[in-house]
Amino acid sequence: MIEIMMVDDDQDLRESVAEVLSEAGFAVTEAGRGEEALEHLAHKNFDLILLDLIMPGLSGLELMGRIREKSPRMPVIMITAFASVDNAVAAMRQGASDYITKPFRIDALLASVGRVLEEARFDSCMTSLDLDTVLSCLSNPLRRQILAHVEQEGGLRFMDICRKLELTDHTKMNFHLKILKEADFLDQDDNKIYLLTSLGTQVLGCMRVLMKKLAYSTIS
Amino acid sequence: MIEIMMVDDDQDLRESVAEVLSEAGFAVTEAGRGEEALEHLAHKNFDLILLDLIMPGLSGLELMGRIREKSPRMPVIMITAFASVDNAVAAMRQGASDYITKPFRIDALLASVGRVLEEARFDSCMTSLDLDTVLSCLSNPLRRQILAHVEQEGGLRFMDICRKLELTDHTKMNFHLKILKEADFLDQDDNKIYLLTSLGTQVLGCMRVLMKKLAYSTIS
DNA sequence: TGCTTCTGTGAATAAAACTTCACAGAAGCG
DNA sequence: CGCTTCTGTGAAGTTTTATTCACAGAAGCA
Repeated sequence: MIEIMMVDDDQDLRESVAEVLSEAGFAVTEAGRGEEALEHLAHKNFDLILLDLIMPGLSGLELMGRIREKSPRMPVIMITAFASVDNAVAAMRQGASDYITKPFRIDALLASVGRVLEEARFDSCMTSLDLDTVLSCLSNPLRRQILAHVEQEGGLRFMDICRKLELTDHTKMNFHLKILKEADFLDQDDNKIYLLTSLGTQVLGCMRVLMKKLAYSTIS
Repeated sequence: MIEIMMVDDDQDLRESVAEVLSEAGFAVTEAGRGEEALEHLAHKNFDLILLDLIMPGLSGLELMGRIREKSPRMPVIMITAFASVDNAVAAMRQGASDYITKPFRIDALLASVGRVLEEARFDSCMTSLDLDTVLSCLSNPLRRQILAHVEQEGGLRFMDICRKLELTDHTKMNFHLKILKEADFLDQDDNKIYLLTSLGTQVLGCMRVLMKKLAYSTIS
């Protein structure tokens, strides 16, 4: 069950959003104040936090700072009645995953929640995924480039990949392609075109998230 | 000399900004269209790009996408006449470093440029943020265990770690500790106790997310 | 058909990562 | 002090990973 916390001082809004999210299959915890939110955070693990920017007591931005201390990578969607560009930029700079202005359509909120959770998500069919294989496979920059190019082009033939990476020695390429195939990141279709497997796609997604998190960690 | 590219279809604005930046000691390259900007990018390395959001031909967002393909970490400041929250959020989600609305005060622009460059400088001096190092460091299960134990105990001495991992050969441990130290995941305090650095903590956090999702997927 | 490019394999070699060994100063303790 | 444990270094050796080389069938094309 995915755990979401909704922090807003407006009780009506809070409850109606909580209801919609519950209907959508999420477990929702409500908080009317920043201090209350921190309290919840200490006792429970959340997958996503919805945060009102302007609240009495701790403001949304301040609260986000506190959340970042404890959970630097917690996905946060910022919500506000005042659609200020400065606020939006400040929130995003602090690492908010998205920014929504009131009044908002409930489907827009759900879309945002879905997208953010998707970004934060590391796959659901990773049963074959053993950490050693994945990490050692990804630890080679050439292989990462191969994956990136194949993803970007949606599918490439052997020689296309060689040329893209400006690799004259095709056997070297073959060596790495073999590893990627054995790790089940890549596969070939009937026309011998190399395609990402679903695992490959998901792992690439993870990588992107990792890079983003790492980049974020330097700023904070 | 710091290289900045200014991309804007408004020639007057472009030139006046270029002049100000030149006076401030930057080397400025101008581009009136997205295609031209890509051309410049192919032949020169920039430290920062100023990008008009709305231009004929390639839009600022599209152009940023193209820039990201080639230079995923390139700092980009987005500039626009239309102060829309949606645009701002979209730009920041795509990884813009800052977002400025026209008309802007020139000192505000300079402030933004200075701040973004500062962030980028900090970023590039964190060598261990390099994905190669991080991933190859993590690809060794023993090193992951070391990190996990140090985090769990909040700090351990050399022999503590050896015993925890039931490693009789201490030089082997030393080898891996050295790598972790060089990658800036671990450090030693005055009492020679090994502690996680902030980077180490962050990276472990990422790992935990990965493991959690793994466990999640096996259950469901 | 003959020629070229594409795709691939397996063995040999080089390079990197890892482990083990030999040794040594520092710290603690009787 | 003498003895032991802790912490560490550097070099030698082993294993794993990566690259290069030699060769070959399949596909495309003049």
